[in-house]
Amino acid sequence: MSDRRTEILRAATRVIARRGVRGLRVGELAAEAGVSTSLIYYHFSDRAGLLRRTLDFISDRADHYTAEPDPAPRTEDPRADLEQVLLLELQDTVEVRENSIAWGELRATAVFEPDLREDLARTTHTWVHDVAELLARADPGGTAPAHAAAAERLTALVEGLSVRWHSGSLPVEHARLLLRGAIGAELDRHDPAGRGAPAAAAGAGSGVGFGRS
Amino acid sequence: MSDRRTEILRAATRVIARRGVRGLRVGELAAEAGVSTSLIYYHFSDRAGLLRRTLDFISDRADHYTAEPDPAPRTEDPRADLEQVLLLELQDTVEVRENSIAWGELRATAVFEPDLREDLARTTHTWVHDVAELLARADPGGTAPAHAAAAERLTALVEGLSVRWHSGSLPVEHARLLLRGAIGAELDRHDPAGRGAPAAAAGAGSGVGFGRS
DNA sequence: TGCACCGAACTGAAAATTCAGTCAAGCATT
DNA sequence: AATGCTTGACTGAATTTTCAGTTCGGTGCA
Repeated sequence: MSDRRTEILRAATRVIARRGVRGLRVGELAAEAGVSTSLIYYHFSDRAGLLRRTLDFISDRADHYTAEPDPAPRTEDPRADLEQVLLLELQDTVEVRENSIAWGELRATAVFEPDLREDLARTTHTWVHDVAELLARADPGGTAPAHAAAAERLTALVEGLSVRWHSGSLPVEHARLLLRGAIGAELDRHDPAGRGAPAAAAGAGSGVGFGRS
Repeated sequence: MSDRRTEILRAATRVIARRGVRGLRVGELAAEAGVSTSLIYYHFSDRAGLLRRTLDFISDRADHYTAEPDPAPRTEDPRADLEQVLLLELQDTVEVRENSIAWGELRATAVFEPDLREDLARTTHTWVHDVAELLARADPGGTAPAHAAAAERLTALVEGLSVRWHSGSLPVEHARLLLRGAIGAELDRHDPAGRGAPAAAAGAGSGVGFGRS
């Protein structure tokens, strides 16, 4: 855990959060990690390999991220738990910002590198799944497909708000407000005519899949 | 409109949609546009200048994109108009895909390049504004701040769904379904307790602003 | 004549990648 | 307990690759 190799991965995450995946210079990473450039090639075959491992590392961390608060805030106020988990991503602290930016980079990079997609889709899927469970707790009346769809919407929204935040189009506090509003819209929906109903909207499958471009 | 210079910008957009901003090689762009490398330096001072113009070009196009269907589908069924405009971005055609990917790149790049942020925020703002107007038409009962907030949510969601689509985490058709569902959630909301109400959520300002990281 | 353009050779710098070799910890020998 | 052998972690200094950007002679054309 505290070996040199992992330290390099940690440093790589930091550098990526600062410069972006494609802005990462092996030399700069070496400096950041306080090791020699060659050590990086010793541990990882080449830049591409390093990147692959780092992105694994990032999505792993993103997993635990969501998984961590599981034992703590459950069963009291389900809606508050839900807000808690989602708003976690819109927190202006070094750690969250780093992770969030790195995750965004992972997303953006995957658009041009098909290799990353599978991992990414898997991590996304578990995140959506976790949120869907929280939704089910907060809204026991709804159907499972409806919860799945709402979870996909809310998590996608979090990602959308995050980039806007990090790209300077939206202050964090406002993003938080908007997200809370969205949770409200999803939970307080009692559509009278059944138009665009969640059950219908979720008919096509269980959620995350692999699309053809 | 059909001069060489604009053709280069169009080609640049195509290349960016294929390789990303940081993956754009001046040589490759020249090949794509069918011109010589030197011509690019003839028209644009350097790579950075080229990029600046191209990104202007992209956000301009994104503007007209939304503005274009204005004359056509107005005043009959406001809700359908709204769906129309938003769903436009989740259309699996070369043109839309190119533009959408390029826009996403612009977003992602802006995270690490503060120069781009102002332009980006401006374009985002007009988009949000347009959608807010459509929302007002579709839901005359609501307040302006509520519409503004809903518009920010829906447009951010579109961006979130788009990256997921392009990064292979979500098939387009499913993304479209989800978006329709979100529109439903925003329009059919009649929250009983006023919790997380749109009016409250929009209290902090008129919408898009410039956040400090 | 001057503008838009080609094309190919070239420079320079920034990166990535390689490599020969050091250092220290183990570990079996005698 | 000194000896030599091995192995993994690590370094510094090359070497190689990749690009942006330049230069210049030349072409068609209004």
